[in-house]
Amino acid sequence: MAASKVLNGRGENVRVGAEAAEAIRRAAEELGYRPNVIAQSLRGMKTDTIGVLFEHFVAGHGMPDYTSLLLEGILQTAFDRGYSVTVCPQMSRSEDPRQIDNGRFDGVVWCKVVSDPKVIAALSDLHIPAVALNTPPPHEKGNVSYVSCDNEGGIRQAVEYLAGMGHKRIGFVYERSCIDVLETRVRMQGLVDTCQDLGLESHPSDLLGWGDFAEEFAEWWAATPDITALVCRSDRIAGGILERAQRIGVNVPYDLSIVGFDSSQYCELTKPRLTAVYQPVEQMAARATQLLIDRIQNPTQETVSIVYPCGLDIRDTTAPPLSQRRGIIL
Amino acid sequence: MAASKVLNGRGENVRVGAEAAEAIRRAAEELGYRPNVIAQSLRGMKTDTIGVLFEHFVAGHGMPDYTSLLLEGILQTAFDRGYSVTVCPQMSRSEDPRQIDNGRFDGVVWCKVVSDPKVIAALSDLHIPAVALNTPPPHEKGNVSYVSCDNEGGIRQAVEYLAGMGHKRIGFVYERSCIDVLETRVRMQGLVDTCQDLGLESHPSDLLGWGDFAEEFAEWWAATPDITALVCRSDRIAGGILERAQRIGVNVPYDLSIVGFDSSQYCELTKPRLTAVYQPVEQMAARATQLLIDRIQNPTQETVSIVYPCGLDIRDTTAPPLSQRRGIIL
DNA sequence: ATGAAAGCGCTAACAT
DNA sequence: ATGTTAGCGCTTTCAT
Repeated sequence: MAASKVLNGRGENVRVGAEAAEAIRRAAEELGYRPNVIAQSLRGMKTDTIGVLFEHFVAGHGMPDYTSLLLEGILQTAFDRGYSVTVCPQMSRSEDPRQIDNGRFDGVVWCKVVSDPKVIAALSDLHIPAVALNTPPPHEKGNVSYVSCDNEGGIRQAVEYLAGMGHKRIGFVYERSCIDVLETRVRMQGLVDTCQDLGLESHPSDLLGWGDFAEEFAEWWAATPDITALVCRSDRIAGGILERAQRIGVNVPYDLSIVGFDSSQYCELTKPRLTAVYQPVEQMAARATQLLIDRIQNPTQETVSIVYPCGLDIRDTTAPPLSQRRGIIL
Repeated sequence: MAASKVLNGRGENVRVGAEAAEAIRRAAEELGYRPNVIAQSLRGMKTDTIGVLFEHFVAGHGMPDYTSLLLEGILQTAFDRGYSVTVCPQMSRSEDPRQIDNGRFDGVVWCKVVSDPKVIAALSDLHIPAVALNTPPPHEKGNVSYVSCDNEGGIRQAVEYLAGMGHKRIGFVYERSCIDVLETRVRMQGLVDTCQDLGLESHPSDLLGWGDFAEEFAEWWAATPDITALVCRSDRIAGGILERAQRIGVNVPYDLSIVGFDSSQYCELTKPRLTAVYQPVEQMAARATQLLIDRIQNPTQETVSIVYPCGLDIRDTTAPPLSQRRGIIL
């Protein structure tokens, strides 16, 4: 009716007289009328809301900077285009697409997809557009767009840089809780492959899945004299290890080189500043959201896979293995 | 109908035969049926979703740790109780309650409310339960619950501590963009009041609203020889000032003491570690969310105001004003 | 145990 | 320029 036109601007060919319009407005004001978007959504078959699914979102105490940038990229882009963003509770038990794909979202950004086949299946069973963020694209991509960074290339740069400085054996550290995240696996494999290509020693035991890495680091350090550099799955791990290393008297970078991943602002705060593989997190998140909304608004659009190149931000936690402490001299 | 019962568990006195149920399930599977929560919401007059409104959410580049903790507290609690969380685009232009109070949320957490009377009015005009988080409670509280920390007491502790060490004149630094946030004003006033109570000099020009504080700090430092300590509105500002101070050769804490606010993990990362007023951000956020959901589920419940006490986490950026550089000796 | 009806609040389309 | 109708997908209530 006319009210819809006056109050919500709907109705193409509805004309309303000036005094009628005014009456409507006054009545609405008096009654404390609020348009109901739920009804609008039901009617219009769209919600102008996108869902964000996050594996391990609530894992740490105080989200790492990485998550902040990710969210910021998503929120900024979504808001600019008039979409709200809902962060979902269906974290790990999200195997059931019904929990997500139930009409409340026009599309979904799925972050850090785990390698559980159920989850992968759920992802491609979705009836709404979806984009997987920070998830390496699979071979058959189905109805989903992928935005990720060149994890393997990033790790390769780090390893080559370390190897070039004389490191002979390099470890990889990840949060034990993230072992199922595809990204983790790809980075880990990247390290193994690069070591192999460069002719460096590499043992399965050099892939370190730590729960409380501060705790486990000390033990590991005492037990493993020949690893002189650690590449970490995130800046936060790297920072945690750095702190603990210093506390037990390890001289970073000379006793041990440390490389983070993401190269967030966090890396500038530590002393010494953290060398890290860089990925344009916020930009990637923004692009993913763009792609999603584009496809929401034009469903015929094809899905795509975008891989952003990584860089290596060399700061102060990497150096040739100079220390004699571990019996290695450049 | 029977389908509703079988698939969504609704319908109190609906009985369905076993073979019929099975047939329904099979059909649903084949058709790729998904229940539509929007329709459920419309019907049930609830959405199981709470909105989070954030002034200045997307302000910085990489949200401060404070925001992370806040979100984590909200998300965790909401998820535990079966609610989704939507972060809203209506940041600053949120004066219009229609934008929020339009049926899509069962309740709202409104963070860091600004002192604009329009916003305050919008807040209390809401037709749904709301809780203001990190917002000092007003005298007449209307239909809104308030959860905040004892900003004034926190600042008081910091100032008393500094004064006790011999500081005679203490500045307060805040982000210029946050001048309208009530919290900012209360903290600022707390500093002024405490200085007065202690008989310390205090000028309006000691309240420093900086845009690019790294930039403005250097200028200020050169021009203002008699301030020996800065209390900051956030850890991030404090960290920014610390970094810049060190870069231009200021010896923290001896030339200048710095106190942050929040005492997030960030404070442990800087060198030297930041002294800061502590507030239990995550706990406060969780409690706010609790209160909100309680009131959603039982609307007769009264609104309350909860004020958490602050602490002072003394770390390494505060000391007596020892430096002779500024002509002050303890 | 199953079927039918009504309505949550809204809006596109057609009728006046 | 204004009224009417129908239906988005669901669930509560009442009738079979």
